Amino acid sequence: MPITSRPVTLKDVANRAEVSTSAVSRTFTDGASVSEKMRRKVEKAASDLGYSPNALASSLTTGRTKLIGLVSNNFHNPIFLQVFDLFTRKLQDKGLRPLLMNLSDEQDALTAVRRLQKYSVDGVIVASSTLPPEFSKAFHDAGVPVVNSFGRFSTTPEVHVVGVDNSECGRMAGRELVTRGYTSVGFMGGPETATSTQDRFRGFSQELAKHPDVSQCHSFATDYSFDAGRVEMQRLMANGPLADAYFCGDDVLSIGALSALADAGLNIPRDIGIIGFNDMEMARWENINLTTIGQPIEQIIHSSVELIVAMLDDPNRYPEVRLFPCRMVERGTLRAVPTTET
Amino acid sequence: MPITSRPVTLKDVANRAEVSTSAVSRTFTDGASVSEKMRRKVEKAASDLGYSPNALASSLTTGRTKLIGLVSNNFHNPIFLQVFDLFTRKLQDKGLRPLLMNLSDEQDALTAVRRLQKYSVDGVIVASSTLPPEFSKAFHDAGVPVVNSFGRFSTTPEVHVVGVDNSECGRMAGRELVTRGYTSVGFMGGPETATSTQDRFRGFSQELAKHPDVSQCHSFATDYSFDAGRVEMQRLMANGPLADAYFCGDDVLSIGALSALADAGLNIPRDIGIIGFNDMEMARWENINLTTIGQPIEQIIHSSVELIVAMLDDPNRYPEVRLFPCRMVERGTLRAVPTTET
DNA sequence: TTTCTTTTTGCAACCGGTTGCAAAAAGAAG
DNA sequence: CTTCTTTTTGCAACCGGTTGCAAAAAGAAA
Repeated sequence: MPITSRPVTLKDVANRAEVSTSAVSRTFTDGASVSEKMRRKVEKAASDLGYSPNALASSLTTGRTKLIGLVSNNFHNPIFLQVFDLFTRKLQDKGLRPLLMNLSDEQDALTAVRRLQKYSVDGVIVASSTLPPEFSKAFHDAGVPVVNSFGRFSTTPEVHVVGVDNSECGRMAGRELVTRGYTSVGFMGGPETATSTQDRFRGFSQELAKHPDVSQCHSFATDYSFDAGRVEMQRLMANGPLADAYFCGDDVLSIGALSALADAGLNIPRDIGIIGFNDMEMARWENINLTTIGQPIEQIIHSSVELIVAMLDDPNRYPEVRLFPCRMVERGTLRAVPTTET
Repeated sequence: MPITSRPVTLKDVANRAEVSTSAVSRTFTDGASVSEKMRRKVEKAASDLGYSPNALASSLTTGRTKLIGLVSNNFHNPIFLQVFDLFTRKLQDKGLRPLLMNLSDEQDALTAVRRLQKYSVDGVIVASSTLPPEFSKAFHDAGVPVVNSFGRFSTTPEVHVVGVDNSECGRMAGRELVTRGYTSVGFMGGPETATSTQDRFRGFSQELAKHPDVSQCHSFATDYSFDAGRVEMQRLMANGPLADAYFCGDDVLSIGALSALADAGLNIPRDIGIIGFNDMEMARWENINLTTIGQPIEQIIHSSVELIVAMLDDPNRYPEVRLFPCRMVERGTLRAVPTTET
């Protein structure tokens, strides 16, 4: 039973192979000039000793750590399981390691920047649909490459943004409800401070404004969670007549709302229509079966990782916005499109 | 607009304060001997320059990185949202940073060890109820402090284990079903290779063996997921008469099973009883309302972090098993306890 | 004020690698 | 076999800090 022995260093390998430390270092650096004979000698010694280069030590001279800060504050939304799974895999595939930062107890941007800078992360991915653009900008200003995934885009971006056009999604939802013949519709958003809620609401509202015959109302839940959706829908029911259909700012909110409606004995979609957003895994569970608008999560994440990798090579890369289209996912919580009489 | 300027180093501060580098270093090391006057001088210079020590550089000499590897392969189970949230918070509170490792594309233990060792993590938390104990042991053997959370415990542990006694949980489920008067019960597990499934099954089966009047059967889903649960329940229905009640190895499996049963027009709990495991957030959603056995996740995680912190001070700490009791969470998917006739 | 203790400070080596530079070795050309 | 060119190798400085040790400064005792 080997007592925690000192890890093998470059020097140990150099001694055993009877070569200089530079030779060993070069063998493990691709693109460096080493003869075949030398390489074999070093590799033999290294594998005899079980040597593996210390990433931290090398990062000290190269200035590269291959550490990517992954910061988020959405740890309560089930969609983030997929998000984390994909991010960690794609980063791993590129030889990068995610350093996780949980911002749920909302610290301010500067603290976050400091904390990650201490570890000299090569870049940061801000994965959040609620944090304002200024947050990502703080990293940018500190000279840390940053990509804001699922964030609000700007037509004059200062940092890379990858995601969807949330106001277009709002319009899409509005259009869908109108098409289905609803005449009184509501928007039930997440927290009013979340950029995604604001944008979806704006789009929804704009679209509805084109149809003066359809009345609209809106309200906001305290956060993106089942409970918040449920509570908000209960409040709406207590406060007077409901709209015919609601666009909820997130699936998990929709599911909460559905549960409140079911408790009240209402039938979905007969009495009330609900359309969600995200198309998270649970939306297609048969006992939920939620009609929703899906965003292409995998593509967004793939693209985000690609972008951060590109930034490593060129930190001053011109900022860019990458938008992906959302798509309707029809399931069982909206009534059918009325057939036109002939 | 400041062009990505070279970060401020210890030396810069030393120059500006006109003191030695050691003085600066000591000011930022607690427990070091520095006079008040010196400290003020250094702190002034540091804040003028916006200096913050480079964690990686210091780790080179101190041998401590404050990086904790967080490895898991359960990225598809919603329970892991809570798990990640809690781990990241509690680690952050202790001044530690989680380095995430996704093992979903099951790599072998040695690769995982190597990868994390490259970053000189101070310790590793293996958070998984499916990986075998040998996995955690690989870290231990490599001299890396490790805690296996949610893992299988042994009475002769070689590594720290924090979690629940899964076979006791199985017994608890069995006892509950018997108490409720079910006379034909089934176990529907996760993947047969998962230690948690094996243990829960063993306990369940042992308990039922005490009641020869109750018949038992068992089967395994391909993984811990909604789809797997649904598919498995459909298979059971197709293959002949169902048992009266099922203990599912995980909530998400239960929910899949419930959906299959609902589709078949069966009423829960009138026709079939279901009891799950984990008490994940969704289990209490009103449209699911699953009776289940809950494990005290927060306590487990709190204790795991405490333990890894203790290991940092004493890497050879004697291995220990910490078990927490599970508890029944009664909701709506089991029939009532039969009232005894008087 | 002098002498002895205790505290504070700086020097310099070190942590585990990388890399520019020049010397050494190998290969090509004459 | 020379001479010139190209490749391979080692030396030594450096990355950004930490720390043992001894010298310097400050404080206490006489």
